Amino acid sequence: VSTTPISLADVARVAGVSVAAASRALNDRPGVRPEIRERVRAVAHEMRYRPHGAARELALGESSVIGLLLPDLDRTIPPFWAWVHRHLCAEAAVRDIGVMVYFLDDVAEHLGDALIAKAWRGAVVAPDAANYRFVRELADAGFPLVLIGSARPGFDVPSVDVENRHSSEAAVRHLVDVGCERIGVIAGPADRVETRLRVEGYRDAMAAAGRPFDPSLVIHADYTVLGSADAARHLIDHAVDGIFATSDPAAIATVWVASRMGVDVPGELAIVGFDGLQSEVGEVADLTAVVQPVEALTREALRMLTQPRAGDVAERVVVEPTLVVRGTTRRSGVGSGLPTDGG
Amino acid sequence: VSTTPISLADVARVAGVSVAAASRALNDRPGVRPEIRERVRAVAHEMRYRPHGAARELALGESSVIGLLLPDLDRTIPPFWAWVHRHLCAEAAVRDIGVMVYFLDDVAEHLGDALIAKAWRGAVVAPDAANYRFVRELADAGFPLVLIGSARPGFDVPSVDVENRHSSEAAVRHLVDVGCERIGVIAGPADRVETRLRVEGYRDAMAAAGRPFDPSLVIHADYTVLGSADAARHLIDHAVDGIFATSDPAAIATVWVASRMGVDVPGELAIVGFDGLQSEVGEVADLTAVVQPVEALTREALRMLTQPRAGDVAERVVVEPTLVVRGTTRRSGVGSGLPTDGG
DNA sequence: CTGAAAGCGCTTACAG
DNA sequence: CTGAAAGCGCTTACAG
Repeated sequence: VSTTPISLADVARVAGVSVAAASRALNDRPGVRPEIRERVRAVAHEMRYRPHGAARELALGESSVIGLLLPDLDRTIPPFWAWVHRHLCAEAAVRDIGVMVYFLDDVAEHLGDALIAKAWRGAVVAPDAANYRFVRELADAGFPLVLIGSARPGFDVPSVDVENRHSSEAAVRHLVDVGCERIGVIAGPADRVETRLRVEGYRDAMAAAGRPFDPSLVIHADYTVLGSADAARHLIDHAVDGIFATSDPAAIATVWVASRMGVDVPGELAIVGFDGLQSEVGEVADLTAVVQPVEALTREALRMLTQPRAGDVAERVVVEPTLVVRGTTRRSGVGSGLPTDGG
Repeated sequence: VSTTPISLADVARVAGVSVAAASRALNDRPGVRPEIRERVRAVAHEMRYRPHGAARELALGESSVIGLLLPDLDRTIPPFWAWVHRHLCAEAAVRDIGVMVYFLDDVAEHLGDALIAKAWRGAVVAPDAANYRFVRELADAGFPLVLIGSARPGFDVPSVDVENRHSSEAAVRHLVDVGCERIGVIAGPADRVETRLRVEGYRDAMAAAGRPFDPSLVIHADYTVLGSADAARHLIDHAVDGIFATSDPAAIATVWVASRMGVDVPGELAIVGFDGLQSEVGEVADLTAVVQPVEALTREALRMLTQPRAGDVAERVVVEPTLVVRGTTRRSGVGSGLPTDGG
């Protein structure tokens, strides 16, 4: 009843070879007679040998753990980040890397500088991280950081982000194409870079369609269902027939509020979301959305972390989302005419 | 631009002391002149010294990482587990322990035995873990495991679980008290232990209220919104006026389906959920629910992991949930008469 | 191909 | 109080 009772030395002794040979055999290093290799492996398996990770890391001088620094939403993981986490874990697992999540508040409160004591190879961070002094210090100290999301001025780390402006334009154009006359937008927090870009996309689409821009139809809300619900109610009260909800929570809230208010979707109100995690009601409601390419986001982030590019300027990668048309905009007899994905 | 460029030796040299003294100074060990201690600390801070975690672990012989083994729901983290994860991280952070999440499928496919190579001190596992051979082998090998959820026969690890039966009975009794005549239940997967217990609680409450038990009002569904929506629709079609939804997804689905079908909640239909994470629509809908005491669950799990109790039989801890009454059962003029929490 | 030895960075008895 | 030394378990030049 103990964690790692048997060491490489034990295996070597039983197999009748040196620890060096045992190490080489187990790690597929050249210079071991096949017969010996097999024997060592058999013994290791038999003895249920598990290498001691810390010792290995120390000898190798390379960590096999990366961090993921997330915002804290009322003691809950925001759905989008849970989604990112899931895919990051999958990508990392393939490379035999583990992912360790820390919530920014916990780190700030409890761990402080001890963070890197964990010997991470680097960390993936959410945009919120830019607000924490200790994260900025990490960046300044040259600790490998990759941001998933829109880069902030003054927080100069490599980043991988989804294309926001044109994809938002396409989303709103889609609403126009399915016949919406009066389109409102539930925008994210006003201080976010991606909020500005998505609203610009909305303006672009409106302009291209020859529609007037009405500022009263752009409502800012935080990234919560509760906060967005008020915005949705407001827009519906102001007689919109199309809503571009620029986040998952906003889309969920819109779908829900419409349902509660007895507004027919997509008949009286068409809805396009952003992010595209089909969680909870979004799934049942069959939500049309600009879907983030999470696999690409996490794959790139991991690549940038493990193979940092040399150079003065932080690498910026932009990946393209996909407009997935589903039930909330599927009006019979109206074609979108867009390069979309039928879902 | 490097991760941990400076070592304890560097700090010691600059401070003009031995590494031993430096180590003692930094770790609050006795036997260091206060003046020296201060000097070392100042130098360490100045030089931005960060201890090398792996080296520390190796020397100490104790890991500061625990694992969390979760089920994989279509590349998404089930909300309840995201919630548990969040609190486990918070509890662990206080003790300077990190939490590493692995998804059972990833481990099974990619990592295999390499898992413990990470030198975890132990792992918290979800009930689904019992289905994986490698987890059972870990348990047999004496690797510290703690299950959050209902213990399964044949998977004999320490566990901490919420009380299921009586709390379910209280939930259904509450529906009776607010005037429900015909109460249905959306039960979880039939092979789950907690499903059986929660359904038994339902039967107990029905019997106590002198109501007949109608098996056709007990519908099993998996723990997804989509799967539960069918169950909710079925029950509403069969004229129930109260639904005990035994999981968050089931509650969300019920609230949603009721809204879509134009059923007034709580007027025509009262709803009680289970788990109690107020995410997404549950929050907006103001859901009454049996709320799991996640802080207690994670605190106990961590305690059991870090201070395993000696003895032959695996420790089993049961914590009490709270029935939180909110909007989906709040009918005017009807008192519940129960020891509840007003939210 | 094989093994003895040094070293990864840290901690802790063990002598001064 | 303080430091030289050994050791945690593993890997990798370095000699045989």
